[in-house]
Amino acid sequence: MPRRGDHSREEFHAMVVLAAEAIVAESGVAGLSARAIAQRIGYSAGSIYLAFDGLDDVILHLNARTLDALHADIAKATRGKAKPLTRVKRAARAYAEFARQYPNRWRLPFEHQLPAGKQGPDWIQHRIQRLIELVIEPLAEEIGTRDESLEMAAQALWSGVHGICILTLTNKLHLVGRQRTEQLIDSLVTHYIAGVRAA
Amino acid sequence: MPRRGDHSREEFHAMVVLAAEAIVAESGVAGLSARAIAQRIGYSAGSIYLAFDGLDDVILHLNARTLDALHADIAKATRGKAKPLTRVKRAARAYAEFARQYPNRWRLPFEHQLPAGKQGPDWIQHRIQRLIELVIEPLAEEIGTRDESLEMAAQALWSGVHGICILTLTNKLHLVGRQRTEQLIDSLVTHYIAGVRAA
DNA sequence: GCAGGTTACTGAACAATGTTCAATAGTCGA
DNA sequence: TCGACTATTGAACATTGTTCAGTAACCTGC
Repeated sequence: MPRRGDHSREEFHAMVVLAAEAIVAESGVAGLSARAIAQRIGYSAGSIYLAFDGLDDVILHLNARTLDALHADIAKATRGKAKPLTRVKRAARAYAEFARQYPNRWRLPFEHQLPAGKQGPDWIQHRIQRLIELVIEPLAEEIGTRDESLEMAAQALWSGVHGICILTLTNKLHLVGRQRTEQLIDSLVTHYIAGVRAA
Repeated sequence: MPRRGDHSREEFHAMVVLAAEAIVAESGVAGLSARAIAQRIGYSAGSIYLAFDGLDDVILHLNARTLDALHADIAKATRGKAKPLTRVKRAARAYAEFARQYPNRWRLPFEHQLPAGKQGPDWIQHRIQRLIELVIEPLAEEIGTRDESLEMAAQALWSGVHGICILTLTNKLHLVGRQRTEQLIDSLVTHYIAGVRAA
């Protein structure tokens, strides 16, 4: 039993989220339980409820971390002075690479369902919005418009890449290995943008 | 308590799947439990395990039904003598419409995770494969090739539409209503195919 | 350094879950 | 009508999220 005051509220909060993240990474969300988290950090399950509203709340914070990490990866990939089309492709590839590397963590923000019609909090929505915005800038340069069709193009592309990631990750398309996934993504990005430019 | 022999094994099997389907439609997979199914059909929870390997097995059969219904809807939409591009668009719209109409049932085949690395059975994989094949025929007519690039185009398009459906269904893109979803899908299909044809 | 108050933390308890299986109670053959 | 058969139950087990009374470690004031 940790002594009282061993960790501040903030420290404890972070410990729980990190432990949850590790469990999800190892065993998926199915392996996540209050007792499993507690055991990992040497506390009792009840303690988690002093810092969180419940397990769903833990998952939301874990998801925020995941989306931040994803954002960092993609931002890094799109930096630099390459051609805008190249930067869009790099963003898409970075997204897929993250999904491939951390499948359990990546799926969670998109599949986790809050009970009975409850919406996720704003700070999750914002983080997803922030992701899409990463692709808007190079895409604007590429297709040369800044009206509403730009936003639609970004959303269509983003969703498309997302779909490819899900279906390849869960083996719903019968193809093999990472190379095919990248080919699909390149095909989608290249041809979609070509189509938009030609319109 | 149903009298012994009230229903044959096959009848009972179907009753369970139908009850599970109704529950998922109403309350999502979170509301699905052995006892809830049992209560709906007037049996005890234990009985389910005489006809199924477990709840996961029930879900697999429910998913098969869902995928069959989805296939029927899309097949219906792509029938007729319209231009191939139109038929591809109709297929995509039918997919989105199914997802919108039966969100809980639609999500399940793609999100349900079997325990610890187990793959879904062949008869689920086949049904998903059969879905993609629906779009291959009109797509072949449209882009005029029948080599491996055709299959890739079909997979890219399919995944893309799937992604749009997920993200709009779960409100991850901040847009409103069905119309926007259809616009996104039309944009993706139209421009992607235009890009492929131009290549 | 001690008394007493505060409170972080625990651990037992509750309801609900999937799953198993001995017991049972309907049904059928003789 | 009796006995065997078996479909079905319902209690039981482990595990889950969640709550909360109790405890024990710390701090404050003397």
